[in-house]
Amino acid sequence: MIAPPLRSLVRDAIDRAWARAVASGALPEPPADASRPAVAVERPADPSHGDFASNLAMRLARPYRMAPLAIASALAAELAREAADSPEATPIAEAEVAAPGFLNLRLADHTLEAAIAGALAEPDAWGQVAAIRARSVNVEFVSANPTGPLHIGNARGAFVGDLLCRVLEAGGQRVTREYYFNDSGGQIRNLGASVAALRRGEPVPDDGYKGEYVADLVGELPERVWAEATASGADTDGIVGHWAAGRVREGIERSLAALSVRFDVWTSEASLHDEGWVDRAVERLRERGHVYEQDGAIWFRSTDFGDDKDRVIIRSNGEPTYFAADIGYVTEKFGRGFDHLIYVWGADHHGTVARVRNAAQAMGYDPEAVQMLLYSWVRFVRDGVEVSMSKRAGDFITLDELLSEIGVDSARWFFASRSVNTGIDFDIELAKKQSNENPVYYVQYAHARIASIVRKAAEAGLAPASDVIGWLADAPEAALARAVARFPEVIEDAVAAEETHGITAYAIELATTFHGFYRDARVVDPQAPERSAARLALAGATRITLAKALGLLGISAPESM
RNA sequence: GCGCCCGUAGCUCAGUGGAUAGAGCGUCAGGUUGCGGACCUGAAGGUCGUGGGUUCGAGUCCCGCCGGGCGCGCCA
Repeated sequence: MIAPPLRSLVRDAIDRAWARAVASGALPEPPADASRPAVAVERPADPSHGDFASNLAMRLARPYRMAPLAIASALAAELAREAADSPEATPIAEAEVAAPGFLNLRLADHTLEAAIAGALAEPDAWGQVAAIRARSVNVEFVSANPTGPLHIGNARGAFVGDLLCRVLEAGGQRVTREYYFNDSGGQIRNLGASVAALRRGEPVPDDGYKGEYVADLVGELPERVWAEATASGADTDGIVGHWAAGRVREGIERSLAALSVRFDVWTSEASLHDEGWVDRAVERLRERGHVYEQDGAIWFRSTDFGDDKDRVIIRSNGEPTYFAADIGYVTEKFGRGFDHLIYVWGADHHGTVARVRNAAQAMGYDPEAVQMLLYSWVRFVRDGVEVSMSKRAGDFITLDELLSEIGVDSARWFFASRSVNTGIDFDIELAKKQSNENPVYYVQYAHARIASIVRKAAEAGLAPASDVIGWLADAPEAALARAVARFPEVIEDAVAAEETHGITAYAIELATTFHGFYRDARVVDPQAPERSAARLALAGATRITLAKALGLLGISAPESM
């Protein structure tokens, strides 16, 4: 069973108080129209203001034409009455009014006790939130073409996409993780030409691929493939390139697996053409009157949808553009039954966002069902100088190399703790150096420390209690219980915003609170077995919560470190 | 030129229109004859790029300006 976040319980309590205040005549009938404000509660920055605060009275001042403090007083009186008459029925113990009209609320101990007991009784359900959108989503990310191994320029897309999928799943959505690649065409032929040249003992062509991995491919090139490629009349570059692309793709898959990033579906651009998706999409646009011919090319009249110019979909030489494949892919994805498509793109692709959504709309799909998540670009610098990440020039740092230096958990945390639309300067040397100082270790340390305490307790014959009822009177316990009980709200916010940095910030806060608790409250104490049992229970709930937070980010929660 | 994103502590970054703007790292000063010192306590450090506007209230919303990034192909 999913326990609702405390925030929701508090909101409901205020709603009840409001309704009773109206019924008793203390407050007027609320406005029925849009000027009726929704009850909003927040966690105040200053703990002395209580566990929750609401600005409802200030929002009601204008429609009620009353002083905010008077409204707040009426609401507080009803909240206090409920707390006095039926304390078990309300999450709130105290309600205070503060200028200029805040309603400051303090949670009852039984509310916190119930939350802790819930986490301990059903760890799997702890932190789960009600599905906000029960839809089927396709998330396409990374999608680097198989012309070379993934490099650190692909890292952000991989982690951002993976984290997005995890957050969507936490929100109850069905997610398909998709990788789109092009293993035909000029780039692949070029890769093949580079491999073939080295195989013959010739230098790589000027416009070929120069990375070390090309030489590795030559070493792995089977004689059978080479013989086939060099047979008379054979398309040498194409055949070698096709083999090389497959080989590179296997490597990409391994690299991603090392990042704990998995994909459900790999779709090749060629298959979209071969299976007729592109042709059908163009036809669909034509039927709807959004296509015309000019200068021998076929154009999509995107200006009808607000674009500043129309776009070519079939070139005058008969070849479809990349955009044509995009359009075909949209129909192919929707054809598989998805309710929603998300593209995870680098911000440098923002110019194509409107184009693809316009095409979707032109084909009769809801453009709102086509969403692009743009992440800001990462500038790679070394000694303060920007370095280019060029596969063709062979000047890049592979993802595998980066990971061997800084570790998956550290890298995941790095990207999870930053908003997608802030640009990042990534100094490789600095990243290595700072890896040891990554806050992820601070959080993991708290988890390992609790695991150690539990082991120690077991040696002393102490077991955790199943709840902490009656033990939250003291400050260390109360502070830790409050921090743990907030967890479902953090997940709810992360799901709503489709962001993860709230989770990392919370994890640090919870770890900090635990370390303070550890300092002030001795957990393993055979002289006080009942108190030890309660503190072990609280520590256990903390451990579950830390593991859940880390797990949602794909980060390990070690028992020792 | 047009469009999108960004500008918050020395650095890297948080901050659903709310109260005295926060965290990590770094710097400085302290702390353990007890369960993990990868820990804890404290200090210094901010005209939230800038000028207007909206609001009871603006780091947050709107407009201008300054600075930075990116995009504006019958490339992919």
